[in-house]
Amino acid sequence: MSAASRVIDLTNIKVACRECSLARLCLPMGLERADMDRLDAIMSRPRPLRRGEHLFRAGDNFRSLFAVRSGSLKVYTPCQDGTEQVLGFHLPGELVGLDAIEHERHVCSAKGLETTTVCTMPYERLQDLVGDIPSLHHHFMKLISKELARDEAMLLLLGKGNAEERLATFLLSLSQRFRERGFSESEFNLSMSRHDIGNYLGLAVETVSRMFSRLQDEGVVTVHRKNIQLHDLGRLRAMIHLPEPGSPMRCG
Amino acid sequence: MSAASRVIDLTNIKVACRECSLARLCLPMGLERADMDRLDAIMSRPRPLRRGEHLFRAGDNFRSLFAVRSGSLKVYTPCQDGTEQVLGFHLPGELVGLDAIEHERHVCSAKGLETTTVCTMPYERLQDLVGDIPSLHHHFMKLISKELARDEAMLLLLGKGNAEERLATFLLSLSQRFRERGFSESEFNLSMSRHDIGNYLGLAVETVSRMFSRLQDEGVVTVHRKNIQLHDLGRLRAMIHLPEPGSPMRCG
DNA sequence: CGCAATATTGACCACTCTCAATGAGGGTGG
DNA sequence: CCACCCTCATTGAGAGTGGTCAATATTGCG
Repeated sequence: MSAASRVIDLTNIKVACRECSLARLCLPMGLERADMDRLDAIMSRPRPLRRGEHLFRAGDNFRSLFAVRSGSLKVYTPCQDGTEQVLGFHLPGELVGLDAIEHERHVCSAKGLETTTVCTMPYERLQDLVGDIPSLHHHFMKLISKELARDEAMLLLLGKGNAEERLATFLLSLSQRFRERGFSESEFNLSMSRHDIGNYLGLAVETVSRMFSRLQDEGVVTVHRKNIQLHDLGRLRAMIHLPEPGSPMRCG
Repeated sequence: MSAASRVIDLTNIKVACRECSLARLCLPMGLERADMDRLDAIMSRPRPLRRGEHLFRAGDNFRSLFAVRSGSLKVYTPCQDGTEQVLGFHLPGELVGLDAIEHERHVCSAKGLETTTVCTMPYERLQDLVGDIPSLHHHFMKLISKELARDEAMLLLLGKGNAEERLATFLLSLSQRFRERGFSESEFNLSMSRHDIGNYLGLAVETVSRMFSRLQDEGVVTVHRKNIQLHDLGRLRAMIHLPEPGSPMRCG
């Protein structure tokens, strides 16, 4: 009970939000503490998303940007034939919904891969705040620019990489993001299914499975269902002849 | 001679810039005429790029955004092995360089596919202007959001589409963009090589060639070197089981 | 406990890549 | 003006990566 009440205690959530999400979003970008507080003030914290629950769906009106606080999200485009294209997985501190600004309508869907909490940032109030805090404009341009660079790295991966390179890149990307968040870079649990991984990487589920098995046979990783252990980050990196995702310089 | 002098006449270029590039960028976004003029005032027009000449290279410091005025650009990531990944082709009215904002450094290169003119928009002065014209913030967020949605449509194409779907989507995208610019939607000249097309679509040059031949055999298009005639847009669209690029709604 | 969903593994096949040869333009220099 | 060269494009043949189909674990959940 005390654990449960701690989860819904607003003060704690507010602190958690600032520490976990806001700080991660804002501090590296050089936003000042006072401005962070003003940004924090316009945010709301809806109840946590359960696994499989949608944060928004393609076609929904765009009202807010979202920052993941805990858990993880899958962002995907639903296709006509009932299938979907996974566009990305979002970890705490990452911003979601930026692609909806153009048409003021979400063009993709976002659902929780596990129990997930987010901060809701009403876009209109964000706009007002930008008028008061000029640096905020550049700040958000940076955030959205980062998404753009991320997608471009993904285009490179899908355009040039084979199955092994795709999976290795995926694992290294997760590893790096977990490390940045203070978790182990060499052991973590996947919150997404093999199906989602394959979909994201443009591969069949079976190919993902086979690649996991091959990497395990080579002693580079140990895979047991969702649990992944990376034994040799160097060898994993060596498998990638493409620039690593998120690396600032991607030229040779 | 009169033709040559017309090209370098600043007044005409200014008019051309406003009409061709600025208006296309700004008017659909709801920017007011007066603000457009202020935006126009901070722009400069460097000399035209020759075919193959770079507008910027990966690693260059980021100073400005660029809007294509005439001609076309190829944006690509140089890879370690000397190859490149083409990320997109940009036609008049399209903005380039947005992915450089995050690191204040260009992460990809842009070169002219033909003689190409651009508007240069110094980012710092743009920042200042955003302080004066609040609506400009939303305006640029929209533009960059559009790029994001474009890249996501491309991820879908590369993740799910076969060679035929990729080429058909590419042709329809060009067709639509030419139509929007007042040119024929059913006949146009490609400014990029087969090699660039294949690279962009994640296909070998030979596959692109074979697909062109197949589409021609089926009577859907006529291809003669750079010249493309689309005889049956409907049939071309029917080849795509994926959402069309740029379509506002991409869910089924 | 049993059903359903997820994951793994194998066999086969198709799409696309690679390699190779030929053909078509476009530019340069004689 | 033509011959030559070089790049680009097309076409064919063979090979390989990854997709599809199918069967069999394994796990999670009601």
